[in-house]
Amino acid sequence: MKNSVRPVIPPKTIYRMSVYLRCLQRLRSNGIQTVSSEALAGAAGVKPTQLRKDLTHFGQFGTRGLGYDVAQLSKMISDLLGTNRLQPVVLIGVGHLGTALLSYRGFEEEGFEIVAAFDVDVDRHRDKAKKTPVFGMDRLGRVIRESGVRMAILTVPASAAQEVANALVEQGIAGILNFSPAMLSVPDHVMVKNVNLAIELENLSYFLQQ
Amino acid sequence: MKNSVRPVIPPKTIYRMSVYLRCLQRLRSNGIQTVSSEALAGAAGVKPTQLRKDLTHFGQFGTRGLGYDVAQLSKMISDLLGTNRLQPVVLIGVGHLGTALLSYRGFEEEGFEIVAAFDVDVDRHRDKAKKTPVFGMDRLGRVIRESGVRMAILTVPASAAQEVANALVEQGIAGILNFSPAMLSVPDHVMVKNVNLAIELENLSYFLQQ
DNA sequence: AAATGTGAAGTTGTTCACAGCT
DNA sequence: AGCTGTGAACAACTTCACATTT
Repeated sequence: MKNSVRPVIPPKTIYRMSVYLRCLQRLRSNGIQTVSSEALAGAAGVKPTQLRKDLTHFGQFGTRGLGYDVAQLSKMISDLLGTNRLQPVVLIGVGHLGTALLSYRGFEEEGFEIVAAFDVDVDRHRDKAKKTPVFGMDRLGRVIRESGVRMAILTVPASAAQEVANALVEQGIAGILNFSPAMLSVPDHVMVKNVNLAIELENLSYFLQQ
Repeated sequence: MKNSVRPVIPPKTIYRMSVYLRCLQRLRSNGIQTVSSEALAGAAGVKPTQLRKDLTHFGQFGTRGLGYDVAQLSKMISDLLGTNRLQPVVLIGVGHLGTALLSYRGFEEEGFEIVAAFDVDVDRHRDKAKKTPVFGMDRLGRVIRESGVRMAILTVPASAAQEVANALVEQGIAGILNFSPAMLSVPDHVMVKNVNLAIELENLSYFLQQ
């Protein structure tokens, strides 16, 4: 017997909700108030029925004969994704990629704030006067606990990735955005998203070969 | 009537082939010569049957009762993905992220070489003596044609993304790794892979909420 | 005995077709 | 008339179960 759970949403639907949100934000900044599933789906690169099906997982938001209210739908999605409030994140590994992500404006615009960075070498890449503090790995646990951070961006070399992941999990991190080429093994309650740039290029490469 | 085509391989299979290849490379550098589907699948984070099914798309490579030859399987996959030869790539947009990717060692290790970078401002971020030349956008067509590049990494702001994509397509680029938050519209024969860091974080954020 | 290769079954995700509002 | 919401059909992908090979 199942007890009442909030219905399980397909991960792909969640991904597309983020895409829809960006399209809606652009529509809104262009002063558009109402949008049809056809127009919004077009902007997001999906079929209209897919968009409507995705939305039904969360309720009914449209007006038949008219379409969707841009502002209302934006609000629904950002509530859903938790983007309405600023979310703290930590970053581990202040190498090339880590440094780039620290200077990347995109995160803040989308509701994420990198509150602290960590590296084995505290003085690494500190050339520019950056506001994000860089700590040694020994302070990891303390900072995470005190700031209540739940997500980490992992930009350490593959050789260090699993070890750092273990430390993160131990300190209560529940989500890891993993840029290292290593496959992490973590407990079930921890979620890992892998972003592997070399694999993405390899994939492109395959499909171009034909 | 269909004329004989090479069988269409599921995109997800191709993605996993890249993952398998990395696992095999690690096994090989550890001196391991033979691996079972169970062990390799474990390292790649998939089920053994999935691995075996993936491989059957390309042929039979294992020995029953024994497993797979690590070197042979590595070779098969890198031939397949086109990673056996060095692939030239161009990068457009030498901002924070673009600069980071230019300094990122990972690509070369995986068989990709960024042969040239482009930006509206040629002198941007040229502080360190980097070997990759940075050109103005006016040289885009010429460099692409002369170097025979087929893939581009796009790290320009969203506002410029579509315009640059159009130029790339016009110059014969067939694959784009798009880091900008913009959804690109391109002809059917051009393949776009989106890597949107904010969306990945948003996704994590949703699944942590429960 | 051990492990692969694969048809069949199962599961998940997408699209269709149309009923139902406004 | 126009456009959403949704059950049903369809397609894609994953897992199972087991025959097959070394």
